[in-house]
Amino acid sequence: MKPETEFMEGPTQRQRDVLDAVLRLLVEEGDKITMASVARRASCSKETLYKWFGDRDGLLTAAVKWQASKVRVSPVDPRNPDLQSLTESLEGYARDWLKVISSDTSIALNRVAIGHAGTGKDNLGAIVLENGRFAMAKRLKPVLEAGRNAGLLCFEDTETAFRTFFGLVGRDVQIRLLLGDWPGLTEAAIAEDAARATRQFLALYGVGKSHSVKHGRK
Amino acid sequence: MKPETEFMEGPTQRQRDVLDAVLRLLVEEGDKITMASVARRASCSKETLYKWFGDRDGLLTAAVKWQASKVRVSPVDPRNPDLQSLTESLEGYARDWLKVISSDTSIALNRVAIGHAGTGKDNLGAIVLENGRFAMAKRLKPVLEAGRNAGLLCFEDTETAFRTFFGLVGRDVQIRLLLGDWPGLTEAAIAEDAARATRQFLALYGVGKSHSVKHGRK
DNA sequence: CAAGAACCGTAACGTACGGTACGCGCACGA
DNA sequence: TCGTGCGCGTACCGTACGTTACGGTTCTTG
Repeated sequence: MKPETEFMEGPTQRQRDVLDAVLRLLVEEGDKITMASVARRASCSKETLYKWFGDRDGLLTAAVKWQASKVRVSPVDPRNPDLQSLTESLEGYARDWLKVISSDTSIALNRVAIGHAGTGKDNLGAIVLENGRFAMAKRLKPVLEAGRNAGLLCFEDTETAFRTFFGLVGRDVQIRLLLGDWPGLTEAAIAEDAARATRQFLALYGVGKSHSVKHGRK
Repeated sequence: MKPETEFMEGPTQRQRDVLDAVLRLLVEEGDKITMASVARRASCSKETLYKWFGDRDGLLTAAVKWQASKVRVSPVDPRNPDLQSLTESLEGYARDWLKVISSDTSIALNRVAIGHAGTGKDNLGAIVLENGRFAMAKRLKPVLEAGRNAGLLCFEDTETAFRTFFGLVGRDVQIRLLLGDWPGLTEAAIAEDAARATRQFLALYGVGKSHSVKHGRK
């Protein structure tokens, strides 16, 4: 079930190559990839796969973690932002997020994680969530709170504010992509969506000159 | 691949019972349900399953369509709403939607549809999308436009306005549920979320007394 | 009631795939 | 130079499951 050493220092170069092959196959064939197809594509033997990753689930888990470790982005945290830099930060995060969720790899990974979420056999769903939605929250919350400290934003609960931003950015995009629909997210469309979401978020939570919108609980 | 008659008048009572059994099994076991387990649960023979539904995919497709046909809801369309009734309509739709996407059946169905979306073998994804996200749009758009005609809302593109509402209502709920997370949607939480989403939507698109927020394109 | 269809339960078949075993080549250290 | 070990390729095994076939039972219809 488990390899002797759960490579505590990260996978070796060769292992990383194998995991990249898994990711590519996942994009092409989805969850119906077979151990044999992985071995063929990665030019390694099945025995090696089992020695390194334990079993099929271990291989999938390792691939998901490997992908997660690749997408770490720069955690910029503007200390004392003005409205301009806050807006740019939010737009940047929104663009990054839309780019991620519309990428082939993310779609494929989310699909297999969702497929496995029903079985309870592994925790792929938790891993994807941790490195997707929750990682984004961790990155963004300091920005939101900095904006509040600077008197630019007004909210009580950071989590609620973040989730609102998340909804304004993502809308129906992710579910449509996962279900095979194609919302057509070009670079330009992403930029426009990010700008719109940021504008709407600031309209709701911004302490602007012309308006202040209530949004406390009932 | 296809049964002789694609039951043009809808499934018979017995067939509906079988499909209900499929739905129940889908909730319990996800996509790993077997033809044998369905036959056992539904007390029918495998031969009958193949005669009625062609093959495994046909059975799954029929089950998804059957579920879709069950959730048709009342298409209320307030003709000349005031702010009060518009708010209530929006909140009602939001509550319905949250209730649907957090139901066991919806989660299970979305999971199998997403799992199949990678393969291109069938169009489960399209069916789910058509009866989920797109059906909601079709129901809600007349309400939004009635609100605009009554001078309560202001937007250019109905689709864009709808997607904003969709995002404000759903936020991260659906993806978290699909990935096995449990946001804890009680009846009360749903009501509160629906109210908050409606409030935020009206803040963005409402022609209220105290403010008018710009949201046109750049 | 008789004849035939529909359907149930189960056995059987073929295949795909996860997992294992083994032989060979190649690199590296003594 | 000779082990020694890692990893590639491949053959093999067991099982699960989709699909088909068949005998027996119940339901419909004339």
